[in-house]
Amino acid sequence: MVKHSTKDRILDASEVLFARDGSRGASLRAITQRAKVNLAAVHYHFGRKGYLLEAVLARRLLPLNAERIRSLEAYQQKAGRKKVPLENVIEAMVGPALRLSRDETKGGRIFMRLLGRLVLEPDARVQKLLTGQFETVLKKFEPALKAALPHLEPQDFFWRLHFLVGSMAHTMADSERIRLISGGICDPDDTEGTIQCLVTFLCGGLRAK
Amino acid sequence: MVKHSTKDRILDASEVLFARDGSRGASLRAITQRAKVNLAAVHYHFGRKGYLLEAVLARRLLPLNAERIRSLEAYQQKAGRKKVPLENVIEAMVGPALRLSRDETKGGRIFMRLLGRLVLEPDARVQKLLTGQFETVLKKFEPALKAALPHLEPQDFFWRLHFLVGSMAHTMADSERIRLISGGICDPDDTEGTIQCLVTFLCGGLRAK
DNA sequence: ATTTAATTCAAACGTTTGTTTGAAATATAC
DNA sequence: GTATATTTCAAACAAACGTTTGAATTAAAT
Repeated sequence: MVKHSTKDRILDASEVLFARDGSRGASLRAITQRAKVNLAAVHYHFGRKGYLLEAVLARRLLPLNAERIRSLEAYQQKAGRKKVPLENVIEAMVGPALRLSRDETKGGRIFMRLLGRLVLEPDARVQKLLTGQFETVLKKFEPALKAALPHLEPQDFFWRLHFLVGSMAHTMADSERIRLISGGICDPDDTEGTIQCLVTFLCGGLRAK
Repeated sequence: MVKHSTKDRILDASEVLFARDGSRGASLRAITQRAKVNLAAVHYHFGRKGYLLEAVLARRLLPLNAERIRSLEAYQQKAGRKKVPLENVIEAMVGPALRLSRDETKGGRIFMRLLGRLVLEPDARVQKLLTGQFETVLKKFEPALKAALPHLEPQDFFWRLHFLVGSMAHTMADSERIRLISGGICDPDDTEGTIQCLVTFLCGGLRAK
């Protein structure tokens, strides 16, 4: 039994309650109660509720995006002088995210639901953090993507990237609905199967003429 | 100058503020102030804050889904005995939604942002309303979709439907981000262009082998 | 014109919210 | 072991919240 620090216990509880009740709906009292921590500890360690939310985000998001870039670079090394196949670029983009979204030891489903909710929240600081992270990733992926899709005009390129993000985000954020609407045929817990299915779909859409 | 009823003014103001600040973040005081209406009018006309939210949703959602089904039926009539082309099925699905999302006289962007936020909110009554509406539409579209995609196994079929919903929802809910990440190359205000681009992408993904 | 119903209004209700405070407790350094 | 940070704690703060109330006003019906 590992003992978690006060800070970590607050982060864990916040992640769950922010995801379930929203950043406004989750009260600091509910969070500190769940974390078995004094109410004032939040302000001692994080200063404000808003800073706590940012800390919850950053804890998962920074490693995730680092992993995406690492994965792309591995594929690039493997390809050598040749260009990286589209399937690999897409896998490097959505694979790490989807694996994280199914890894319960790292927040998993819960964090992804939170992320999905925050994307549409107009909080300026959260937006800055999210788009900043996204742009970092995009900068790294854009050349490889364009190389793998040489026939696409710039306009179509960005639109399809946008659609890709939508499919990916929806799949990460809402993992149980698919079980429901498919009548149990689809299993969101089959992480690698889901990834393969998503990669196939996305490559098909990206390559459409 | 048309005079709007108190009820409509409350609905209009709620739509804007629920979308901007979330269902919890938008206060009845802010809503009634924007609607130039007394605070108690909300409870007189809608009973509770939660019922107001449902009314805001239903006002746009019911006509939207009726229009989707009408559009599909028009394509079916046009096809006669032959099966409806995939492009037409998808257009009937995403076209009306995207046109609504760009029609500012009917809430447009604002309503879609609200819808996007509510999808991940666990409020039981809202969820029931949303999934109920979605299932109504799905029931109508499923046969036509399956007919247009006869080679797809059931598992892939539902997964790709899921991806489709993600792309569509993301495109409807977040119309300005694409302008930003594309550096102004993509114009979300070009509704029909966006629809065509989305339909092409989705058909490509759905048909991928 | 009088009665009845529908609607609007200002004021107040009890809760819950994020945040602050200053003392108590604990860990760290010398 | 004493001194010095660091961390925890219970209690309180004002502000904002959804909701209720009962009287005032307006509209509809007779």
